[in-house]
Amino acid sequence: MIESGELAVPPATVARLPHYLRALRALRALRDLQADGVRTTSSSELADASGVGSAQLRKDLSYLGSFGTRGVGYDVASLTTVIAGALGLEVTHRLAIVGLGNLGHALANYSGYSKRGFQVVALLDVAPGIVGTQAAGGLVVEHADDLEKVVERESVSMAVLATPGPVAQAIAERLVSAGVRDIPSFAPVALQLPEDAVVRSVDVAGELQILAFHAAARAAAASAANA
Amino acid sequence: MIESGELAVPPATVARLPHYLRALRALRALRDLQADGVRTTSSSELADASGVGSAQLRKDLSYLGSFGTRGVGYDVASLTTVIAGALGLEVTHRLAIVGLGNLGHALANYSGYSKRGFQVVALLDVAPGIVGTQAAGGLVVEHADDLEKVVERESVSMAVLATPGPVAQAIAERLVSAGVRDIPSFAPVALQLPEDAVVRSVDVAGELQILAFHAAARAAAASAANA
DNA sequence: TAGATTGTTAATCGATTAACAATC
DNA sequence: TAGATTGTTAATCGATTAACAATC
Repeated sequence: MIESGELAVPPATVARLPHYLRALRALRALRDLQADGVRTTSSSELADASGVGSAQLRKDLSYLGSFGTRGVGYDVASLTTVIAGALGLEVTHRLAIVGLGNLGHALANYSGYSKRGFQVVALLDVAPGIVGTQAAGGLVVEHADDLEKVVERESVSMAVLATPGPVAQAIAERLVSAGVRDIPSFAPVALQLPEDAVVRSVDVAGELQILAFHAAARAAAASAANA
Repeated sequence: MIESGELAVPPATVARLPHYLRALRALRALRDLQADGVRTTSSSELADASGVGSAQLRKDLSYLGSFGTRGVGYDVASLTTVIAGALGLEVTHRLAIVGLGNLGHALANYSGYSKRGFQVVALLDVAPGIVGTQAAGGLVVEHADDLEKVVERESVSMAVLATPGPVAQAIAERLVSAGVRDIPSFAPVALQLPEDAVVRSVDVAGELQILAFHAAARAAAASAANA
């Protein structure tokens, strides 16, 4: 359970809240298009749009409170507000991106941050050819040596790790010392950090390998069927 | 459980195999550097390097078979082979990337595929300014209208979805019809596909929002402590 | 033999699902 | 009132962890 004020929300539920938020926004766009006055949704409609079961959706929402009307459903707009609020998206999170290789650049150029409650306020790297250049949104890439200074100056609250694996651990430690506790990491290493730091690792190569396992399983099943 | 030939491996275990593989390779590099003749590792060393507990590592390995020596540990090289084999990485998986925006480009330019058992064989998009241009590895971007043709010609076995959300569902359906069953998706939608398709969704914005939840929880705890 | 470390068992814990009473 | 749909309970299922016998 993750305690948040009065609330205790299981991690698996927290991980699904963004899906619900996304589905709700899509649903709202749809409702606006249809302009038929319907402003509500049901747990089964929202669950379908989110890719989960309706029982799971209702159970997840129950950890946040009670927002529906029996026999009617949920008001799309107000449920959106509830979930966005639970996710802490009413404040704008100030983001630094560390490491501007392929992926770092793509992340820096992503345009959907502001709509989702985030703002990129700093870019950091060490390569002489990159430091000092202007990247996305007019930000100038600063040297990672100045990490602490930049975190302080820009009130960075989250930092995306997009460095090569070998330097990720050292950078992560400096981030945590500088007060940055929330770290989305694309570096292919298991970071060892103090308990109060929260790391979410995204491993693209790992995802491909998981799919490769399924492909191999399918191949094995097919050849067994042929034998 | 995911049946693979004789094996039945729980999904949670499958998802960790890439971590073990990564840690084993790092360990092997370390061993080569030290050149002290040690060629083994223990479940606790490997677990630490993978960011899991040693009991969990041993349990996970037990689903694949029995590869260690009691009192000694695991041979790094042969355990690497076992896990790579279980993941189906002895065959090269032929990858198409659909959608060459920010993220698609970054994925196309990623250089680590071959080392991990993958090869990018096709790039697809619809934008007139992008189709026909040369991107990573000398590949020419082809039009997504020709998706079925390209899948067939290049024997594509996996396709990375990096398109905008609204077109992802249609593209995914065409991929599955064309015989592509394994789909890593970066599109922010819940894809509705037949059972035999396997989709792994990577949602960067969602990861940030999960961290935002933790930040909000921390803030709530801090203000409670001050009251 | 003594020490180390695996592979497995059994207990615990957490997540999912089905079912339904409450209630609009 | 009848029909619909929530919020919650209880059952099931799966994943994690600790402990230890087996064995090098």
